[in-house]
Amino acid sequence: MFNKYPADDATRALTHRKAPQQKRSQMTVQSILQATMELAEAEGFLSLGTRRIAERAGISPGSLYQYFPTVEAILLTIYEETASRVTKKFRAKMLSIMEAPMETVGQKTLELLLKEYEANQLILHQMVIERPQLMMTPGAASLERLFGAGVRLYFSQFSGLNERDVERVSFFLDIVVIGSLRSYLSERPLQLSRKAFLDDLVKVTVSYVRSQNWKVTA
Amino acid sequence: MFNKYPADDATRALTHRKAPQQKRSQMTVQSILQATMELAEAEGFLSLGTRRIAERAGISPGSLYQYFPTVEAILLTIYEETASRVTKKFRAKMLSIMEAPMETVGQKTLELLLKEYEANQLILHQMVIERPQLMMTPGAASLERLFGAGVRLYFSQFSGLNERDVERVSFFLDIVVIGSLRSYLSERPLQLSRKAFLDDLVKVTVSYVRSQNWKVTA
Amino acid sequence: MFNKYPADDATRALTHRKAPQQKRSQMTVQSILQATMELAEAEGFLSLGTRRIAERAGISPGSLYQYFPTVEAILLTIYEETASRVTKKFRAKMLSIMEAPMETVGQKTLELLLKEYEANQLILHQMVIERPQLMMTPGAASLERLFGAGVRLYFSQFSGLNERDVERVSFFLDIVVIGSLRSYLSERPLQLSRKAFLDDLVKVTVSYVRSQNWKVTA
Amino acid sequence: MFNKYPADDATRALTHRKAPQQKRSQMTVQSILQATMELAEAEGFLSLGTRRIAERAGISPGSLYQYFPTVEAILLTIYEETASRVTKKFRAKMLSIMEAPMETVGQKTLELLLKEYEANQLILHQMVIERPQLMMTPGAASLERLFGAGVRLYFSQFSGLNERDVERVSFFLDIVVIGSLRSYLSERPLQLSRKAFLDDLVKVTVSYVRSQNWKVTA
DNA sequence: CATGAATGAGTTTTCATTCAT
DNA sequence: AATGAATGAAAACTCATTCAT
Repeated sequence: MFNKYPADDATRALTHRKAPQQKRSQMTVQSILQATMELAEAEGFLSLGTRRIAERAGISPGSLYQYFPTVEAILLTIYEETASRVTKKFRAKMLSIMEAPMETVGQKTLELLLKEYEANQLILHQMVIERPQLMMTPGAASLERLFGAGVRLYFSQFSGLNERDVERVSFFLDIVVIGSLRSYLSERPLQLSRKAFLDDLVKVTVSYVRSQNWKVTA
Repeated sequence: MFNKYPADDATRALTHRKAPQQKRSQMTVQSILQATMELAEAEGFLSLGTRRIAERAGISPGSLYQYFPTVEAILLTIYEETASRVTKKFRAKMLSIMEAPMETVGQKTLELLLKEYEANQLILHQMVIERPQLMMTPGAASLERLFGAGVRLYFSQFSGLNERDVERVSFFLDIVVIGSLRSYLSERPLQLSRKAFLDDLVKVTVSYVRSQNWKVTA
Repeated sequence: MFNKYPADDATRALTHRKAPQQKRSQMTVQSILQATMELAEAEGFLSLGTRRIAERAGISPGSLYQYFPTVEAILLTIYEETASRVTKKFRAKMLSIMEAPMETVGQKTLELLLKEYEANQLILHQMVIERPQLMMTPGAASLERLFGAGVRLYFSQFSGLNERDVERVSFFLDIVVIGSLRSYLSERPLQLSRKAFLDDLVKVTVSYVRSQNWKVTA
Repeated sequence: MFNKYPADDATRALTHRKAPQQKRSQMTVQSILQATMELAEAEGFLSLGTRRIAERAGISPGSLYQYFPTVEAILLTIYEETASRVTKKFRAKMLSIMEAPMETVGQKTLELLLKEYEANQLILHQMVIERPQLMMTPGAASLERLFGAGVRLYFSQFSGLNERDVERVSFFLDIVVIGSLRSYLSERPLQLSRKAFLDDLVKVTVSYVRSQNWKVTA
């Protein structure tokens, strides 16, 4: 797919080959991950290759293959770590302010999401764009539906809600929010300040929810 | 970036090498474009290569290079054609219903946009996802800001509007709408019907504009 | 099998990739075949590799792959050519002297066989020893049962013979003769002159046939 | 030859590096030999490698190198053990029936030989086919001339024989018998039963000897 | 103009072997 | 003695690109 002479995807697990057992090998794995990110930062994810990564990491090609069978596997490892960290943060934030007014909830969660996307732009944004197939790997703990999950979590504190409505709304918001975030990060238009974008996105999502006219009881 | 041994990007324009002036040449170019799309349909845009395209088009590698210096150039040609067609349609539609109520305008234009994205999914969606760098080519008449342009066009019929406000709103809507469309096409969630998605997107955009509380005069 | 990173045998035909159409490419193919034999002569068939063959042939690796997908394919081409030539010669010889006394027939055919094995020792003997898998390729027109076929041909001129007996005798002779030839060529014992070996082999085979006490009618 | 980066053959004896003197070491060596045979049984001798052998034997690569410098060394050890066992058996058998009629001697010794070749097919046949160079190692106590040695032993009980004739006959029989056995094991033709093959081989060899018309005195 | 043979740098991947721990 | 991490040379193979015919 991405690589020219890719290993047979079926026979090759996209994960570690063997778990590093000694200190030295832990360092090797770290150096691989770091070298990968450095290269990606400099020239994107499409031209990454095992040889260059190994070279940059200061190890031999053979060493790299002791731990990762594929460039894919390295990227997946990197992505999953970041994704799960962000997911946890997001969940925690949502749980901690769920009882605040909806405006506040929307504002805080979107703020967090945007901040994390910005802080991990290379991984969460660029990597996803340049290596879309990666996210389709079964088991890739994607962030795609993170916001929707948050919405569902939020509404779970109320009763009297039609479950299908909640589903529909969550999906719609997920699509709009994640899509907008992506577009925004891709373009970073000068005419639209970060604050303006965020405020309007909050406004739009909150007013969308309000427009559902749900009768809820805490 | 995409190719392994790409020609020096600086010295190589990403366009036709020479404009085909004879009938035979025109046919050759057509066969190249078609072969490219057929291959892309079958196996995506990432594995495309000059050799295979030439083979499928029934010409020799050397011939292909008479018309296109690069796979990118072929893809760009294909994209631009579609993009400009859709842009024209969109402009025409907007002009034809600009005077209708805002709900109608939003509904019709978004409907058209979604329909075109669906009809040209391979080019407008898949190609953009798998070859994101393509769109960054200077001069690529992207669709990215098509909706924003429509919004600006719409508001140009009113006077008394602050220009910067219009810019801000246009950009925001562009980002939300295009991002949402992309997300929707990527995911095609079962829980959210096409109609529901479209209706809600109209609702959200229109109510966003209304919330600006603009005093306008026709 | 032999190579370290062999192509998937199933998906890769062991034959020419494309038929050379121009004079130049005919020469290329010839240079590949010749370079292969030169290398094999110098260092055996086990260490052959595409890179070294190409280098010796004075062409690029890529060129080699235009005509042969594998070292195997090259060897097979070489073997088949020689095998079919020898087979033809042997058949012709047998047909031309079938009516002579059995001693003469045995002597002449074994003489021919030994001569050909000696003349093409590298291909018919060494290659078969070092690359035994090659002969198992379906369609490899092996010489393995050449002598047996000759025996059958010889007896076909008589009637009154039990077919199964003929089969048994042919197989036995094939095994003994081919096996002995191989052993002889492998060892080339000084204590046993070429002439002595040949004479005794004739004697043994003829007397084996005579001992069957077959009543035959021409 | 076989290995990619073989140690310099001159500086590296193809034997044990050090003789295992402790119990644990003995067990390690045994586990190496066994692991090698298991792998060979499963996938032949060509794809054997130190790493995989070590892994299967449950030891580290480094440990393997304490006992064997090379895969060849392991194979040679295995071969020699079997070869010397068979040689001993064969000698013993020959000595025990030397005085019986020649038909009996031929029948019994060939029977034994075939049986041993069948019982140790993997080592005596397959290994020799797939790793022919092994047998050329100086000092490899090959079975190649086992039958000839037996013939010489047999005739040593008679006097009045021309020594060079005995040599010639022994060599010839060696070549025919070993060659035939190999061919037979390679092909295992359905048209020729084991018994038929053996009987005819006895017949042929005995009658060959008889045809020498030697005047012998016990 | 078109052809297709040739190029060759560059990729992924393996595995015998060493050596610090 | 044993371990296992690291090595690095070499293999197979591809494909954008050129150029003589």
